[in-house]
Amino acid sequence: MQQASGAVARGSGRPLYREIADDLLAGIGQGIFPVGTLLPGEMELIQRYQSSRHTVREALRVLEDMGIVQRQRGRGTLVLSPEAQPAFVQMVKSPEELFSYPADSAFRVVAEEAVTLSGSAAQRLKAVKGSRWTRMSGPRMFESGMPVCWTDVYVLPEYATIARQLGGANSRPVYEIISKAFGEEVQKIGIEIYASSFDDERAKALGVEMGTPSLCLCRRYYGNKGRLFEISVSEHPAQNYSYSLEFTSGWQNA
Amino acid sequence: MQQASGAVARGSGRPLYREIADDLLAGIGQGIFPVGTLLPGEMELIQRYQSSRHTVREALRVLEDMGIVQRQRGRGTLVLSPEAQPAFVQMVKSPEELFSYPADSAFRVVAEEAVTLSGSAAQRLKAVKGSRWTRMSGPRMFESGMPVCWTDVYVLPEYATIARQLGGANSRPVYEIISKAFGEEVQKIGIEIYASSFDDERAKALGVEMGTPSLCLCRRYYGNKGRLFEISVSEHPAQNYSYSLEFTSGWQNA
DNA sequence: TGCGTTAATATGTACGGACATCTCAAAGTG
DNA sequence: CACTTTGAGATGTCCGTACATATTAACGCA
Repeated sequence: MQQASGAVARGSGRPLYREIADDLLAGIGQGIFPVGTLLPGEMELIQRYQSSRHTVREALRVLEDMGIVQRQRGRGTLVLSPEAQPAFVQMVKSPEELFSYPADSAFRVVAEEAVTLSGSAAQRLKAVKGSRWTRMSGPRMFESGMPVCWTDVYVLPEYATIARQLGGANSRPVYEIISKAFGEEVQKIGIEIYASSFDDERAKALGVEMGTPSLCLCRRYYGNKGRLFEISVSEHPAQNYSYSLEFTSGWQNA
Repeated sequence: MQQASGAVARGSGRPLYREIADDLLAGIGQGIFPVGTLLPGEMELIQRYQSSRHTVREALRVLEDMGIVQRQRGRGTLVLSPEAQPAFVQMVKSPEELFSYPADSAFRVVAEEAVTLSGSAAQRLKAVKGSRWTRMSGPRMFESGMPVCWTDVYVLPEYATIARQLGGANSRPVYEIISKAFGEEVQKIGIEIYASSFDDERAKALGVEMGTPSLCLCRRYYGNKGRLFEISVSEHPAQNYSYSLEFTSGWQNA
C-alpha cells in the first residue's frame, strides 16, 4: 500500500494526476479522509503535491467519475465512499425499455375511479397511506384479442385527464403522456417484481383459469423533485411472460 | 434548432463549453459530422468558436461522457452515436446485490450430479443444447430452519470441486468462490425472472403446498472472454419474496 | 516493390494566471 | 433575538503556453 497523502512519484511513466488520484484514494481508504468529510481544498492539495491547480483538478475529476467524491461549488469536495462505486451497471436508453410490452398491444381501460389508499393497499404499493389517486384498470390485449396482462395504473388526481388519451392501439406509455402534457420529467423509476396468482375476476377478463400463477410488475415513477406521480401494476400469466436484465462489469471505459 | 457548428452565444448565462458541446451535438444530429467520421481537430474548433483549447476540450469531454464521441490520442475524435446514450442507469456495487439473499441463510446441497442438457432444459436455461454441466441442487434455509428457496446451480464440470466449499452458514456465493479459486472475472450477469408454481418434490422439501405460486430467478454468469460458467436457478415461494430494482435518470451528474 | 524512417498532425499531460459564482459563517442592524 | 449584509474561502469557468506521445501517411532506400 502506498503512503497516503504525501508526495507522489513523478516521471514514473504514469500521469501525475493519476498518481495523485491514487494517493487520495488510498488516503480515503485508510480513513485519513473519512467518508462524509470534505477533502482538503484545491489550494492545499497544490502545495501538498507541489503541482498545479489543473493537475489537481484532473485528479479530483477522476475520483468524481468513479463516484468516490462529489464536488460542490463553494463548499468543497465531499467524500462519498471509500471504494470505487459501481462494479456492475445496467443501462437502458429510455424508460420504455423497462416495459417490455409488445408494440402491437393496447391498454383497454374498463374502469376509472378516484381511490384513497387504505393501509394495506398503501403498503402493497409502497405509497403514503390515505393518499388519493385516480386508478385506471383494464386488460392489455394484443390486436388479435389475446390478453397480455391486467393493469392497474394509479396517477395523481391532477393528471386524471390523461385517461382519454389512452386506449389507442399505438398509444404511448402513461408516464410519457404525463411527462409531455404536464412537464413531469421522470427522474427515477422503481420496479418491484413478485409472483402471485389470478383472482376470479381478472382470470375471467384474461380468459385464464382462476389460480393461474402470475408475474406482477409494480413500477413507480418519480418526477420533478422526486415526487411519486404514477404507480403501475401489471399482472401477467406466468407462462407468457418473463423479465430479463443484463448487467455489465465496469463503468463504461474501465 | 440551433445552427450547428458556427459561432455560439457568449455570456448567455450558460458556460461556453456547454454551448459548444450543444452546438457540436446539433451538428452531429444534423449529419454535418456523420457517425463513424472524425470531428474537426481541436485547433480547428478553437478557431471556429474563437475559444481556447481548454474550453474546447471541456466541451469534447462532455460529449465523451455522454457516450457520443470517443477520443483517441494521435487520431482524433470519433463520432459514435447521434444521441445521448443511457437515459436510465441502474448501478450495483457488486454482483452480491443482485442476489438479495438473506445473510443468515445457507444453501444445503442434497444432490450433485453431472448432467447433459437436453433441448428443453437448454432452452429454459438459455444454454447450448448438449453442453455438459455439474448440477448442485438443494434448499436454501434460514438458520431457524425456515426455507428460503430451492436452488439449482449449474457450473462447468471443471469447477465441480467447489461443491465441498458450499453449505456453511456464511459461505460465499458460488460465483465468488469460482472467481477466487479459478481466476474467473465476472464480466456480465444476466437475470431472468418469471413466475411458476412448485412441483410435488420441491413443495415437500420447502414445506409448502404443491402448486404454490413461485418466483423464479435465473442468473447467468459470464467470465473471462464472455464464457458462460455458471447458471443458477432459484425458486422462491411467492409470498416471501419480491425483487426490486431502481433506475435513476441521467448519467451521473446531468 | 517492400519496408523502415521520418515528418506532420492529433490528442494527452502539465504548467501558469485571472475572474465568476456559490456557500457558509461571522459581523452588523433593526 | 431575528434578519440582513458582508466577506472569506471554495469550486467553476476561461484564457494562455509548452512539451509528450500516439497515429498516420508520406518519403527514401534497398
